[in-house]
Amino acid sequence: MYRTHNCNQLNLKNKGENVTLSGWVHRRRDHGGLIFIDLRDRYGLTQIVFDPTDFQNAHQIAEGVRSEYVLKVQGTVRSRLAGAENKELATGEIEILVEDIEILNTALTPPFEIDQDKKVSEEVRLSYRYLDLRRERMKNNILMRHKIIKMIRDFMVEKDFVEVETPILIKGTPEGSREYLVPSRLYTGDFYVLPQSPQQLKQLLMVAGMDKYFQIARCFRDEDQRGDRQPEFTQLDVEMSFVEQEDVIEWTDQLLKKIIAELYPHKKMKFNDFPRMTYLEAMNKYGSDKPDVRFGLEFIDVSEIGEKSSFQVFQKAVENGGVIKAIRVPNGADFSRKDIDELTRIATDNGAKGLAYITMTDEGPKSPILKFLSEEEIKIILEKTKAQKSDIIFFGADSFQTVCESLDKVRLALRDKLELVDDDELAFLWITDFPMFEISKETGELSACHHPFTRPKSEDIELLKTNPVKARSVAYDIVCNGSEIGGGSMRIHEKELQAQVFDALNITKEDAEQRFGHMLKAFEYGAPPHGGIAWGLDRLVMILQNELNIREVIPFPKDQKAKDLMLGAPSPMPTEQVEELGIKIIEED
RNA sequence: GGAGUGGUAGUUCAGUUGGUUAGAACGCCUGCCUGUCACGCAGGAGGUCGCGGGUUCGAGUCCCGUCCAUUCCGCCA
Repeated sequence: MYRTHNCNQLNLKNKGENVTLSGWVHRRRDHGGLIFIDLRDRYGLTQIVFDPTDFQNAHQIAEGVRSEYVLKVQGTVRSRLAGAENKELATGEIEILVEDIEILNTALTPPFEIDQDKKVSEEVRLSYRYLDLRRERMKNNILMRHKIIKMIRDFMVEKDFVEVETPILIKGTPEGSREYLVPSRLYTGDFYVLPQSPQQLKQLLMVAGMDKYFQIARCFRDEDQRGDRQPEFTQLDVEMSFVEQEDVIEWTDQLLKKIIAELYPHKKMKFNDFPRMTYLEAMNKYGSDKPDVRFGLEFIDVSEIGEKSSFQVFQKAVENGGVIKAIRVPNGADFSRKDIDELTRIATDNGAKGLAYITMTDEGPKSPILKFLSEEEIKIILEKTKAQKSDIIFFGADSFQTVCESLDKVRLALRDKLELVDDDELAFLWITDFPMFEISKETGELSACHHPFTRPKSEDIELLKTNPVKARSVAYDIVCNGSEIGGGSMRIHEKELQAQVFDALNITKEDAEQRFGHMLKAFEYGAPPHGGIAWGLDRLVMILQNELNIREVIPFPKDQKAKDLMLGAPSPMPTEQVEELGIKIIEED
């Protein structure tokens, strides 16, 4: 038998018991006579003591023990000496006087210190991920991830959802993100793709009458990485029949609140009821469809001063159909030249031509642009922004899109600079009424914002023909602290409406048939009204664990270049195996 | 594909104007130490300064190229 207890289990109640523990050597303190070892397993730490006076043999073996050796020890639980208790440990009141020790395995000196939470480069950590995962922080992240997923499963089952596994080898649809291709051996030249999400399959499950479906689904996207993006990631994928947007939102709110209340009771909720905001409202107030609403600094529209302004920047922006927006920063008047330069750089890096500002000094407003503004204009600005003494007001004047993109980044920079947010506060909100379509920057063509099965708002169906860019969809995102953690929509279940959307997207009948034929066919056999949502689970766990990088909550992630440093994937394959697939490798110069 | 930052001991970093034998902390090894818990004390080992080229009497330091890591932009329905 390897153990009678784990390393987090024993306390004064076990005093006098003879126990066996197994685990890793976390730390070793050799006093020449006594040797103390903190023995570690997944559950915790227990101090074991080797005393040469009574157990010379065990003590002698312990002298040769090193960090991360795997031990089995047998001995007696005893209370620690008065004053020598360790209040940090669950087992801090006791220790094991070891009578017998067995070295189950030795260990090389690890490339980094497992018992310390010190900075180590990601390259080293990922190469030795199995050691990195021994560290407290990573272990915690993985365990909390497990608890969250467990809670989700329990909740879903209780609410009558059915967990269904959808296939990983599916059919490619040239739409959306780049897919991972899997060559077919039996049909050389043809490919499966890995799912970017089980979107189509879950809709087909609704046609199948599954009514309420969920899956902890692995998804794949062959795009470049980011701090919050991995080539494979996990979604909580959900689809429901005979529901409306309200039903999905209500259910999501319940589950999120349960997770926070039960697993993160120390976190503060900014809103007990998650507020709703339309896409347009979010863009107008925050310049973003995933605003961080833990702090203010909302945009204030002052476009009305533009038309007749003698300040060309303002005048031109409005004349060209753009907007002027202001951010008032309370007590920002003491920003240094360097501060303002930095913010200006952030604005210009994100498309703005500059960052005009007015500081509210004791002598009144002061600014390089003041001389261009009439008294009337200044009055309007001060009134609209409710400017107070010692504030600073920043301006963005350009096209709506440019103002949104640049001032959004300025606003977030102000958040970090002024430390306006609390890491343990969570501000969830819903963004609704997303546009149906967007105009591609590359091709100038209309494309679906979400996916082509997204349902338009019924009052906007007419717009599909007349002015599709203005059409809104029944699509919604759940946002937390400036991150999109989930998104979904009501879907189209009627053939005619689907045809109208394809028309708007300029997808011909033949095209639609070739790409989505299986969906269209299925929808003709009595598709129920349905809709759903998908949560980015990794991202949610990341936020809840106060991590800044999604890799910290994924046990075996890929690096920035989509490599697995530990396994060494991707890797070349034997020529025969590649040729069998009808594939020839073209060497690049 | 583009931009920024970085690459020096096992790890995290410092390294002045280009100048003697490239340093620190932690880790590692040896010895001492019977109440520590980031134990302590003494000693020691450990370096192709990412790689290639150039400038120079002399390069970790300057220049050019290249590779790698990371962050951001593009991309991510």
